[in-house]
Amino acid sequence: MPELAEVEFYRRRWHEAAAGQRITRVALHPGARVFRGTDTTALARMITGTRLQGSEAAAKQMIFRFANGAALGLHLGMSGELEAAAVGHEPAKHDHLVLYTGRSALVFRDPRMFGRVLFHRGPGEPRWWQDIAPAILSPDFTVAVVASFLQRRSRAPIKAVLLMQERFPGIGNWMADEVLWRAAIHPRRRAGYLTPAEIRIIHRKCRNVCRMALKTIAGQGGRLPPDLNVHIPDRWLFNHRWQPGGTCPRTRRPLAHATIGGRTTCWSPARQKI
DNA sequence: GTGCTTGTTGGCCA
DNA sequence: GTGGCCAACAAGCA
Repeated sequence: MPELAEVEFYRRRWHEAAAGQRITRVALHPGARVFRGTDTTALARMITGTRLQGSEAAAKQMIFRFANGAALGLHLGMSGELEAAAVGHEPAKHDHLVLYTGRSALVFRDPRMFGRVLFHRGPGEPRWWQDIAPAILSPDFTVAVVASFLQRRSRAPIKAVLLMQERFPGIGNWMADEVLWRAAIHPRRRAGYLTPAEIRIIHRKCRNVCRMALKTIAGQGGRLPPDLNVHIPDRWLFNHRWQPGGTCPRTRRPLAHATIGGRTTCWSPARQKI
């Protein structure tokens, strides 16, 4: 599930439940795949007893910073989620990491374990945080930057290129389809053969979709929507893409599905021509 | 049982 | 070396 805006949604959940709170206990299963490459002993030792100071989200990653300089990195993979549960929460089967404070339990849950828990201690920013590409909503995400990237990936379908985190950080499968649908560009088009006008549209729609997804899904004014699946307007492709016999909200014509760039892709043939 | 799944990585090949 | 494709990772769901 988690792409840019869902990641921000989950970050706020933990943040609102525990910012400023002291972590009294850490529960984790060291052998879980989400900890691959991470020193769980150091993680548990450093985080226990310190306060959660702040947090940020970038692309599909989050960083939680603690008063003693420790930093916890989370990636939700395909099926990860964060929950703020009651203090008495007992870790369930897929609750790989739980941070307890005096008033809540911060749960990292991930059945498929494609997600990841990272840890950093020391001066400077962790590598896994520093290396994230400049955000799509930052000034660094320019038409020129997009154009040169598309040129370099000229033979790949545009759908596959939009999924590349090195240039489109935070875009996932549904956001990529949403961008192309709004841009009226067929997902199978080769990235290097789009016109300058089409590249400008892709650039603009990337920013639009990110902005709207953050506003709608991550919540406004610091207030969180109760869950992730409500509040998505019906004029988005999102609400129609998996419905059997789903139709394009703009043309009212049937949607099409196929594997493009290795991922299930949905588009509106009446609107997005090859 | 079968065949899917909103992510990422590493290996293979041109 | 670069770019493109795909299997693998693991578990749940219809």
